[in-house]
Amino acid sequence: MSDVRRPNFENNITADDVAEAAGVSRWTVNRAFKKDASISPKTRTKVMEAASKLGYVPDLRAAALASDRSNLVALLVDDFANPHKLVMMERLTRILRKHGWDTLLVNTLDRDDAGHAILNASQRRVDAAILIGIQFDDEVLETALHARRFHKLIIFARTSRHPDTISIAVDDAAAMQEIAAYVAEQGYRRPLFLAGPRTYSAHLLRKETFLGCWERRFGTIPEFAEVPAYDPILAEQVVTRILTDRPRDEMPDILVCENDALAIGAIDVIRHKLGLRIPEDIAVTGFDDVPQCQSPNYALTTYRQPLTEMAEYLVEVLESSEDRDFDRAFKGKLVPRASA
Amino acid sequence: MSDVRRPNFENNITADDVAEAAGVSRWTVNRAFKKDASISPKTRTKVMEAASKLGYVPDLRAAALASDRSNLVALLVDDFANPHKLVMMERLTRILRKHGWDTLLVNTLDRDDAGHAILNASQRRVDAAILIGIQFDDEVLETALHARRFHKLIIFARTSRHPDTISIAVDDAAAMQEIAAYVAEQGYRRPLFLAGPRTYSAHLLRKETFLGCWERRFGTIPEFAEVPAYDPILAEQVVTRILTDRPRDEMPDILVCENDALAIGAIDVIRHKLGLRIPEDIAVTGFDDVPQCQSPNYALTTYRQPLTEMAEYLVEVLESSEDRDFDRAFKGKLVPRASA
DNA sequence: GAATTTTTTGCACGCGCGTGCAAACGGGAC
DNA sequence: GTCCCGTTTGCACGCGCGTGCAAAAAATTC
Repeated sequence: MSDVRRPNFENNITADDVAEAAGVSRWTVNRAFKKDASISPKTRTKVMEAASKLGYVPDLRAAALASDRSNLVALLVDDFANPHKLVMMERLTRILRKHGWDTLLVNTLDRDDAGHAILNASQRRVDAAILIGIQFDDEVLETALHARRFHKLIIFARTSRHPDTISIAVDDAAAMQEIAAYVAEQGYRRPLFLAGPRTYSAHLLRKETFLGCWERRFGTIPEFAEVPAYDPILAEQVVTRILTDRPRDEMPDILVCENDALAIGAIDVIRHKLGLRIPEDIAVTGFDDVPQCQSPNYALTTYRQPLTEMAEYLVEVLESSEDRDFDRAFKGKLVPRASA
Repeated sequence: MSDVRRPNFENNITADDVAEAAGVSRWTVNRAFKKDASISPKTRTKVMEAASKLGYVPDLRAAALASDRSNLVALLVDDFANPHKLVMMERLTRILRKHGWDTLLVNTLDRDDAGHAILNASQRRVDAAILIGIQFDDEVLETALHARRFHKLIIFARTSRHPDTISIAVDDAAAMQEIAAYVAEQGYRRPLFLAGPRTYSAHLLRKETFLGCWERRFGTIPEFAEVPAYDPILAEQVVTRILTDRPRDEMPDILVCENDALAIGAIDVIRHKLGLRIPEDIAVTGFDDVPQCQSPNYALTTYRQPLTEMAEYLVEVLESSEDRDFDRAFKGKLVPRASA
């Protein structure tokens, strides 16, 4: 019967202990930790001193259980090959935390797993689920909405027209129109559009918009190709396949890519496998403005989403109890660099 | 009185509801959801059917509160500029989830914030905290251990000798010896070591090891430089500063970088600002084997950590109730490519 | 200083589930 | 049919805190 005293995380200090030490009731202790609770400054300091002496920290599990508000969101991500995800995760967690929200990161392994991932989040009773992956089609969304134990389902940085879903994204159509105009004005005439996976419904409207713009302007529909995921390595393969051994006069003069992940793969191939120069032989544009775009190696002309603003709006949505239509499309900014 | 049917997350279905529907007690319902609980197959299916009919999902908050085991870990990250973090997050969340663990992602904004971040995690009563950032010095660790409401403090992919901390990392010394030997054998004789921030205690031993190896072999201590963060952009600046306008015969013939983030920045500068070729004029090595290393643009000679194995071991540690020394150093693998 | 208003504090009850044990059940041997 | 043993089911109590309101204390007014 080894009754060795376990390290001190065993003796769970609760609000009751602090209450006793401070000579107040337990409720007063918990009030001291609430933001704008009705409590006198004197009592509060007394409580806080006792608390820090005992090493007390409120238990958010119990708080969530009692109040049915957890200040926790689930962030569902599947698309880890895309470097922009890192930027999004940083920005979202930063701003959420600034406002007192914590983030449960759920790796949606693959499409078939999306349902399980959402169920997972449900069991933790998160207040909202934020989807920043790509594998969320209508079927998955239905599952999510059916099993919804969270109050809000937010699709971030991707447009969705699903009625029970909140979409916070950049205005893809406006953005792509701007890019198309820029490409035309710079004198490019044989664009090739490099698109991402097209199987899902809440998708980017970029390809359709670009092709449409171009047709309206020049009367021809540009060539395009699809990459099965937003992964530079897969983009390399696709670009290699479609451009290798192509006669010089059939080469595109610019690759308009659905996002930077694809553009980066494309640039690597054009330069190192096809032996062509950028932008002299083939120009390239991207979308997202990931950090690598600034590097002298890529100097990628791209489009920056106002992520901070979008994340701040997300918090606003989370904290609102209204029942209105929260969908919103933001304007971003074209960032011209040397690649086009 | 708009009696629009609110989404069904209002009527909280609990185990009691399911119990009634299935004609059993609440405890039997919860047992049906436990892995190896003592329950007859017949009852279990009966319960599960009732549960899915009602849309019941167990509440992990309540479970955690009652059992003092949450199957939740906090992942503290501060170093989002390093692309390897994306790889680590993907791998960790994947493998943790495979074993039934959820991940709370905490963005440790800066060094001063580390304490708050840890407190944050404490309040959620996570079972363990995993540190994969850089800004965790002894002071922060002490804070963490003092306020520890979690049972384990794990430093992942970084060696720490702190006694109350569990370090799961690659064997940096062995790895760097291997790299040093490779560099010497390939005939390089004027290495420059590009190191990361040096202010923190749980750091990588790579610089010390490399310099030591080289001195033992050739009797000279190589030049080195430090970059204040593992960020390609900062690496670009440092490399630009130290190599621009340097006479040709004082140039290093190889840059040995503490990790890929630095190596990538270095390559970009060498090629695009200094106008030199890789590896003919200056070779480069990295560490981590981030996905970009494979691209034809970088083709970076680097060292791969056995992340999956490390993550599996992490789970093992999490699930162990022993009280032994869990520290462990793994062997990785040198991956030679064209850059050196 | 008494009466009134305002602020501060205390409390009963419940959130949904786990623990450990006791009671009930079921199937086989005789 | 009875007895025994292993399996399955039920239950009292507690995990730590929030809600809403009532009681107490303090501040204000005349």
